[in-house]
Amino acid sequence: MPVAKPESSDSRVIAHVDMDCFYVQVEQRKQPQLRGLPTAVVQYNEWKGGALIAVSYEARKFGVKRSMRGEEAKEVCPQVQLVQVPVARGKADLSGYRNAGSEVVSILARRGRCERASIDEVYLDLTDAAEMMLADNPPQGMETIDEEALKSHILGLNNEDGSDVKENVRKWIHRHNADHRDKLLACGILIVAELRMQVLKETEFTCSAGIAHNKMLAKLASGMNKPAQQTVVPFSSVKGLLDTLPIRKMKQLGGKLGISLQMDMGVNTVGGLLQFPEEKLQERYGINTGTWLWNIARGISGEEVEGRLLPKSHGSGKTFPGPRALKTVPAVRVFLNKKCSMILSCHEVNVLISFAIILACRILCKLKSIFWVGNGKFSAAKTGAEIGEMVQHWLNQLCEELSERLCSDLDQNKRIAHTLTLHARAYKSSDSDSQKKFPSKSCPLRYGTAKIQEDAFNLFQAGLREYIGFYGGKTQGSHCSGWGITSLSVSASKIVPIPSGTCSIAKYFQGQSTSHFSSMQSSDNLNTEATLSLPSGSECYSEVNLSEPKIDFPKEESWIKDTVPDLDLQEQKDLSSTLSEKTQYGFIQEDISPLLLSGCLEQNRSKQQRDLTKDESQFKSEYKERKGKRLKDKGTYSIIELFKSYNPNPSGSFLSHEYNRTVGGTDASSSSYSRDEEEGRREAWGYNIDEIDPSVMEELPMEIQDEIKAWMQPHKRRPNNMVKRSCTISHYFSPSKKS
DNA sequence: ACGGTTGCTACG
DNA sequence: TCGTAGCAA
Repeated sequence: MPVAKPESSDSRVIAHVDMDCFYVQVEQRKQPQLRGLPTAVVQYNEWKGGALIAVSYEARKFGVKRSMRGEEAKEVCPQVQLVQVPVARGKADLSGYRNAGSEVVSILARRGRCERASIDEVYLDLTDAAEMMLADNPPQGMETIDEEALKSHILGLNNEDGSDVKENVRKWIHRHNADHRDKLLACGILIVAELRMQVLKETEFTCSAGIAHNKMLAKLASGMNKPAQQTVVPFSSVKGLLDTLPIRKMKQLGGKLGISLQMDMGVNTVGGLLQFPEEKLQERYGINTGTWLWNIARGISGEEVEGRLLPKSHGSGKTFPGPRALKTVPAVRVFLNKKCSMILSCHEVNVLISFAIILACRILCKLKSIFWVGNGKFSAAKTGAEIGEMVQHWLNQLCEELSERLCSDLDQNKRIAHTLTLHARAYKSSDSDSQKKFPSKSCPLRYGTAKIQEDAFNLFQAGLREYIGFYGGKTQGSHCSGWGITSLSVSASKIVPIPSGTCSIAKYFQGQSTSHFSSMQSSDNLNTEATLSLPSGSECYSEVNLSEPKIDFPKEESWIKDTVPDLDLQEQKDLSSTLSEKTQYGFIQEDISPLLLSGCLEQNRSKQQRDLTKDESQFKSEYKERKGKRLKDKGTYSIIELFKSYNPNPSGSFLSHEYNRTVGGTDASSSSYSRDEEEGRREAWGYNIDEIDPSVMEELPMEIQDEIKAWMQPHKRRPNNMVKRSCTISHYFSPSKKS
């Protein structure tokens, strides 16, 4: 899995910066009274007070460790302050930490190429900055060296007892007889010290750093002296470092591969690998891994610092460990009964409403299943539906979070994601092979919370069908009693920047490919089109908050407003989904669509008449016509004009065909409706309270009954689409669906 | 070559 | 632990 790359230069200056117990620092900044106290962040988990995921250095002194339970931590350190990870939508919410990480990145990116390696780590390529410093104002000639820099640890530097450590560092930095590489590292020391001070000043966070000639060594070094210190690996001390370094400490070797090296090869230190010829390692571990191992034994790692300030994907997930698995009837009833009593003892309106929704769903499903069972076909439908209901509830929560994050990304970074993926884990007790994998499924990502929810659930169904079908039998009925879901997650990937002006957009519509597009992430070009119609300055990408210094993004916020002054919000949604659907596999590029989308960007909302009569082919031919016209106009034609004059009926036929193929042959009617069909269904789901079996209703506490009744009122506005969702669910589990 | 899917790894 | 991420096969 690791892969070797040749070292581009052996005198790069690479830094790895790692925040100290990051989540703790974020919480301490929020609650300054916690500063200096032994503190730990726990992920809430009714069980034993949750598990610790970050521990302050004060707490570590008392023996508090990560992966202790809250209770355990209290035992070894009764005064430890436990702070919970925030919870939203019933799950851990890490957005506060993510945002704090972004603050840090935007500071660290100031002096060179910066790669966001995780929520709290970055790599920096400071080669250019160091070379520049060496040319202009080399540390050898400096009179004073920054205090923070003097506190650096320099591996291999002789610190005889009694000698002044700082003085030794000062001497090392000032050395005139050093080779070029060491001089560059000396510059790196100063630059990183400055950056770390900037981070502290602007964010109140401390961090540690490693400075070396490549990423691997920098990463190794950053962890050697924590917290709030930096460590340098001069070229000359690499061998000594690796010779004694336990092999499992090396990144990538902390798992199975490292175990195998110890067990199968008898290697216990990284230097121990030196005894094996490259071919031997390749034989045993494959070409790539073998070469990689051979290289790291010698301190060689050619990996480049990527120049990426933003994550490549977003995900939202939740696990349902053991007894809390989403499973069949009895547990569901227990769950619901518990919730009912919770509701009765809890006056919080939100909770009340959300569980009322669950219950409403359940009743609807129950109605359905009674009906199905009444037809004498699949009594199992009910069971499935109840699991599905739980799955749907959680998927809705997860998708809501994901959608929110996608909107922020679009808003702040002008990026759109193209792929939605669903992962789940399931067990089947009936099978000996109960750990069989629930397959991941993905599909094109459509923006809008409801759409993501719908698509995610369809993906789940596709996966479930495979899971059950494969290892179960022909009928769900005989096999659905012993299975459950132990984790669910949704993620969005293939995130690419959107162009920032009409020119770039125009370029799309001229049939430029997405790959062309994605290649620009590193900021160059796109400028072939810059002359089209906008002032040159606006023709670039940006990651707005986190942009590289050179890139700026004038007036981005106003672009939509300026160009789309009079599309109603809903219209824009319709329009964008239509476009996206029609163009996904067809005649124009899709990437424009989410731009228009969206409750993400506040927009004017004046009304405009729409022409819903045009069908797809009309749209297509007219589009071509206009495209030709626009081309003649050399870009002065606003693409938006094109849309405005024309708003085709968003019949989803094109998409649904393709889509259903993607998710594994779901019946077209279940995954994508035309507008008319959908309206029809909504109508059908305007349940009358009288339709509910009284016995079902009576099961519920009075309060809940009232709540449900309110929900059932036809034409009353439902706060979300949960009820409609349950229609989908019933569809899947309904016997008629299967035939 | 490319995209969907899986497995491994890391970390707060 | 759990919730995220990234990468390589």
